[in-house]
Amino acid sequence: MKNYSRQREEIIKVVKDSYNHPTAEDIYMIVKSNDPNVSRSTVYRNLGMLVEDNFINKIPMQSGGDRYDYPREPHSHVICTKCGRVFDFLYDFENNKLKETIKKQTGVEISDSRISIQGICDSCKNI
Amino acid sequence: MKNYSRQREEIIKVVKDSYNHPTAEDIYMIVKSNDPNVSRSTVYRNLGMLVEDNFINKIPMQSGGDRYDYPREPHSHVICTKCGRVFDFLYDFENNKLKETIKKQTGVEISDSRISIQGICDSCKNI
DNA sequence: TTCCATGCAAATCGTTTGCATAAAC
DNA sequence: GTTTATGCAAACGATTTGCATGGAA
Repeated sequence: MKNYSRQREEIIKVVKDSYNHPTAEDIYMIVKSNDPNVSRSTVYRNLGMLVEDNFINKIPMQSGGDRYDYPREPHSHVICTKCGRVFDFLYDFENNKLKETIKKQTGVEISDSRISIQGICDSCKNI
Repeated sequence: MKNYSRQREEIIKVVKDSYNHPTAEDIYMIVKSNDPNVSRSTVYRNLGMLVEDNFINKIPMQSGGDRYDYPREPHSHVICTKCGRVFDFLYDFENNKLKETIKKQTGVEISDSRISIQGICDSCKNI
């Protein structure tokens, strides 16, 4: 992220103001609404940079586009496997113990403990 | 999964005999090696059915093709975000407490507690 | 002989890339 | 004036789909 750009500024603002884990397409549409010439690639490119620099988080999805999240207080995500909705939740995963266990068993170092869990949400269950 | 087919039989066998979380493409190549006429769609279609019926597990990946896993003893996965390798590990997530917490906070019911964690593996760290 | 599964090719979806132009520094 | 970012369109990888054909019950 070397040079400033109006587009990047706007993309950051949109992610910051979103509380519903928008997709790249969602973000593109919002940015486009007050800057009609913006291109999808610019949005993708900037989201990529911002994730790379840990400025925002990417929530990889098993279906549909990946979601983006502005890091407020640390939290984990549950994803409904039926409708794809993403929910935030708070839970103490005893990170040290978990970290240690994983490191010992696999050699993998989990830096930020990005944990995603899958289940069925309430509205999907009641259909 | 209504009618038997030679291809499905073979696909199941390949997944059962794989201990390295193969992709659909991997499975396709192996099946193809002793049944050259098999088609990719048949592999995808059958893997889909088998996952749907909880006969095998799908590990959704953030990049590269999704992986498949024959359910032996229950375990969780860590995925290296650099090389994409998938590692198995065992950890007691105190499922009841975790389940309850998630249910209370989000309304999501986690049936099988599919948990995936991301980190950096040993060989990627040492590069 | 009806239904289901297959093989093929084309279509789809989310994302990335090459390239010429425009903006930042 | 030299980078770096943009916009466009085309390419991409993984997966899905439509459709005619072949195999299972």
